Amino acid sequence: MLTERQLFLLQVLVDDYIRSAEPVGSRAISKRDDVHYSSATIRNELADLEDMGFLEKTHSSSGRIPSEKGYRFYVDHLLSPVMISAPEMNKIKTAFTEKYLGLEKLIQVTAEMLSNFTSYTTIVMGPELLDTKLKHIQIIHLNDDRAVMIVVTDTGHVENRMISLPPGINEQDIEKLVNILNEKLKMVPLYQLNQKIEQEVKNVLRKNISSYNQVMTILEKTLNVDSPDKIFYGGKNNILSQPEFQDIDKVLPLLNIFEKKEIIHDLLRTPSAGLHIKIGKENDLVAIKDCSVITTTYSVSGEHCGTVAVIGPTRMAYPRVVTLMDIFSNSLSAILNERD
Amino acid sequence: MLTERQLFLLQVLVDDYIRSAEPVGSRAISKRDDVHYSSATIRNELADLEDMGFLEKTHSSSGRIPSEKGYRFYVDHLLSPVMISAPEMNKIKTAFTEKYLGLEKLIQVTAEMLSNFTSYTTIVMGPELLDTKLKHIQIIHLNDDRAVMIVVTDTGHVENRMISLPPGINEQDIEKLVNILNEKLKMVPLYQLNQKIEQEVKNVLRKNISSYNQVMTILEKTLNVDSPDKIFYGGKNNILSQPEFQDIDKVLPLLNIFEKKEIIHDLLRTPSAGLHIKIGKENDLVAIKDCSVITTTYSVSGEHCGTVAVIGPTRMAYPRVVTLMDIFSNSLSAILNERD
DNA sequence: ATTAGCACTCACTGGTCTCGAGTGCTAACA
DNA sequence: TGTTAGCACTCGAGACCAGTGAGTGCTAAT
Repeated sequence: MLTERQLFLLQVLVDDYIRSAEPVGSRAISKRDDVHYSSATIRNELADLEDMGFLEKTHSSSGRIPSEKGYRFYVDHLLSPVMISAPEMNKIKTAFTEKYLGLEKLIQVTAEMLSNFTSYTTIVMGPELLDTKLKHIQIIHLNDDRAVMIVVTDTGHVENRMISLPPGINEQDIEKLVNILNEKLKMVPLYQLNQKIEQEVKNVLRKNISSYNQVMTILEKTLNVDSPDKIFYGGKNNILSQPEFQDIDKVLPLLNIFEKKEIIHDLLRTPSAGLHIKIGKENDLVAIKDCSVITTTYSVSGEHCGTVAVIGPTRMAYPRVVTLMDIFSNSLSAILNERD
Repeated sequence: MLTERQLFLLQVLVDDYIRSAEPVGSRAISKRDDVHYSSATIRNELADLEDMGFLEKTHSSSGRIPSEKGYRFYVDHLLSPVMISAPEMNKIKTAFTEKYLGLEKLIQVTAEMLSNFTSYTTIVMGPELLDTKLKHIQIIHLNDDRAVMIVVTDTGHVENRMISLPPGINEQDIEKLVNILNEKLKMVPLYQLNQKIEQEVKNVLRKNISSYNQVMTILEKTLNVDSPDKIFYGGKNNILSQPEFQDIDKVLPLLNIFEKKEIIHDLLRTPSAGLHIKIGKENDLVAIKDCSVITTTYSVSGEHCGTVAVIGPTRMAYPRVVTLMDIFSNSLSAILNERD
């Protein structure tokens, strides 16, 4: 459908625009060393590409910029791999040899590095907890009516929640409760917790514990692992240095959704594992209609998945970002899977 | 030194400027119902106030705005208390009756509410951990060489850290270790931990534990509670709606320091308990030379202190913010102290 | 099929003008 | 002596206008 030359020119133009953020004119293209057509020829081709919807003009006599359709075509068909320089590669490797960072610290560092390397904003969503297994439960008394409940998973994730104890609860009951819970629930995947409690724990508790009703209330409240995944940001403000975000009104909606975990959570929900690119209005959110979001997944213990995302202007350095994200998500998966 | 009338006009002018963010002219003041002087008279007075350094002009024929010295004088001598409307007051009260939120959640909610009420940005620094006491230590095995160490304080704060176990470490040794630690360190204030380990724990461990050296290394690494206090933000982007921050170049340095915990930590360090106001360049940071920072402290269990801060433009609604901060910090202290 | 040439478009820049809000100063006034 | 009316002056903001230059589309020549 597109001629070789059109493909070539489209790629050249997008590359140039990504680099310069300025509309690209026919003459600028014709002056490149690797281009041997006159500006007039290129003008004709660009006009055709515009007719087909791949390019746009900002005003009637301006150079061209890629349309969303143009970007789409570019990432689908023209994405050429890019070299990551040796020193950069080394930096990444050494960072990922720090094997004994905590899970969260590791993710945080990943987010920050990726952001530095791309100069866009990165968001990393912690691994879905649902599939992880319960390792240990503990209740620690603070005073008469307050305690803290701690849940540890097999991936080393620690959740804690404050609970209030029913007045006059039996001290031993708590101890019993903890023992029973640990016995019955050890290595149960978190998403099965409620079910398991219903099936196996309830009866045992009823038999053994005097303040049964109160205890159940606590349990249901606390073990209800609806905890939205933790979200880690890298270079939240990097994106503000991009020329398309010099206007505060463009920026505010963007920064505001960064603060809303649920929205981010939805935004990064990917249909499947692997790399996904959403360009401009392909994202449902108006706030990011001028942004592209690239997501990819990583795995822990071969299963539970988390998401790495980079968000930048639609004029994003797709080749470099895609390459980097591959490297980062693989490195992250690698180091996390080593652990088991 | 200043006449009654000058005091009055200064107050009126600052109030007006705080409200409108526009330079205030003599005529605008003279038209107010509570002012009975002609614009000419007021011009003379304003000229005098400018000579004394309390006011400034943006250009030779503009109205006046307060100088930093003017704001300083205003907050020191002219701050009149302000009414918080009944419905607002109710909102605050009901929010602070949620007694059984976790410590962190409670602080987070406080930060967000205060930010909503002021429409500036709030930062709340968690209570200093130093003075809190250790309640419980636990080490939970994840697999051969990894474990997670959990430390719970008497305030219900939970810290956890991933640790790597020396290969082939004795399982029983760990159990012994935990027991010894809990026995010896229970209710020891965190800041004394290292000292206490040195004095009392080391010897016991040496006697009882075979892989003494490795264990000590872990301990020193893990219990080194240098953990900078957690920082909670409310309405990070609220400040961007202020007219003085329409320029992205003004905003970026500000947003960037928000991401640097150490800097924020330094910024909020207050010389003493109670309320402090730092105006513009009184803050050492250039990034916030056009901002004012109001800090106040709250207490947990009557002792360990945390900090509440509001950061906004120098043209801040000081009376309202000060009043609100009093209410919030008191409410926070109240609910936290109830707990013991 | 390609390209040179040319007329045309449009954003951007810098200069000039006007308008209006505000000041400082002087002189008149209570 | 403190207050006020009046007036000339200043300056920023906005409107208007031409000139410039980068870019286009189209046509005719190669």
